[in-house]
Amino acid sequence: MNKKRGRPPKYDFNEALDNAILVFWRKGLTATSLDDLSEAMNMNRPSIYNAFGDKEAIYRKALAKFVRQLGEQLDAVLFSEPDLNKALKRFYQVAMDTYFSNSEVLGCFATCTALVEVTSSTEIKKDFGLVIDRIDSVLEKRLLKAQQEENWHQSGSLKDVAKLLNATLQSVGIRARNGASRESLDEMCSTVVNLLC
Amino acid sequence: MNKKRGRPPKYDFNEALDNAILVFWRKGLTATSLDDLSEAMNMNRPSIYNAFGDKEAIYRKALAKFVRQLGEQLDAVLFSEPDLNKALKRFYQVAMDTYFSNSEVLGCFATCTALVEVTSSTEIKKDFGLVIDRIDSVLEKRLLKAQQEENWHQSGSLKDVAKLLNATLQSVGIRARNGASRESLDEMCSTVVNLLC
DNA sequence: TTGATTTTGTACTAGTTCGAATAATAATAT
DNA sequence: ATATTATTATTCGAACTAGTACAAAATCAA
Repeated sequence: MNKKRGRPPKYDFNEALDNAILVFWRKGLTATSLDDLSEAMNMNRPSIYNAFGDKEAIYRKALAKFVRQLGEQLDAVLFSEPDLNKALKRFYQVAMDTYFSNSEVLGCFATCTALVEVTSSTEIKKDFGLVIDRIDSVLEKRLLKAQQEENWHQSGSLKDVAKLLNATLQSVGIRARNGASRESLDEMCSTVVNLLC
Repeated sequence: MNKKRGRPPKYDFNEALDNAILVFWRKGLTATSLDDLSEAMNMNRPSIYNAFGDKEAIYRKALAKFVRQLGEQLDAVLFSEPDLNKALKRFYQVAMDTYFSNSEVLGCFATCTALVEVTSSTEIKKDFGLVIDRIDSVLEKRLLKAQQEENWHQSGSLKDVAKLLNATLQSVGIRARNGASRESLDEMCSTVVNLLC
């Protein structure tokens, strides 16, 4: 089954999902209506329902794609630069490129929109928990690498230093959405990184 | 005018507002219906509307009260302890007392529910901006005091170190809502504080 | 008591919500 | 050419939404 049969779809699945991301990113899950999505995705409601499921399912797919895309970039940039200080600074730059990418600055999609839903949906809670863990652990890995290769060492546990770096990332995502200038966030990130290495 | 005239209200204004806080804290602004509020506040819709205004007005009053209450506690604890390290650790403890205070752990009311609304309401955006600034500046003040009185000094600018401490606070509020244990957050805060002083 | 004042509850509106059922359309497989 | 199948658009509906209008009820002041 699932061979190329029947009427081919007018819409492009990935493009529609990208458009859904934009809407959810701005308004969040609850405030986004199916009509909003229908318009943005260039699909009518039944088609959306058929292809993606209900509103929460669309949101979760959108969140997953956002996280995967940004996550891959963050992973890559962390390990492409041998110097820890530089790698971390570029890490934040890559994140901010995304946070500031829209005409209206929207900050971090995950932190800014998933958090409020976490008490109502255990699925979204799990999703968001995985996001946190993913960033924590890749940062910890990078710190471990630095400790082994570069004689860098730190008093606190690597896990907690990683959490501190993640906290900074979260805060950048928050402050960006609330109107902080990119320069002020650049400076904040630099200070944190220089403080640690 | 406004003398004691007419039928006295059945409800208590402050008590009703406290109950509104609880509802908004859990569900956020958009997902909370007036019926939810009506039930929680023990007022019927017309009375709510009369006493508080529309839904956003209720939310903003709730947020303001939450921020005022927690803010006063945070200010106090920061300056009641002469040792910076201890003061900061108590600072986070006070915040976590609030974040973990409900039977269902809800994290930070402001960060977890206001952020998503910021793109739709300039008023809430301003409100939330003031929250960030308030914490930034009280922390900066405390650091300045430490620098003057305790020979504590730091490489980065005080403003940015304060932002780092605020980022940690935000992250605690986020992680708490998402199910992190209090012990793990205790440890994270301790590491950050010990790293800085 | 009388009148003023405020809250309360019922009922209503006008709009929106999500989801589903139905039917029409179009492309492919045989 | 015909049957099959997937996608499309139309339409519906039951439930919910925020907000308001109005009259009854309750209390105070004079």
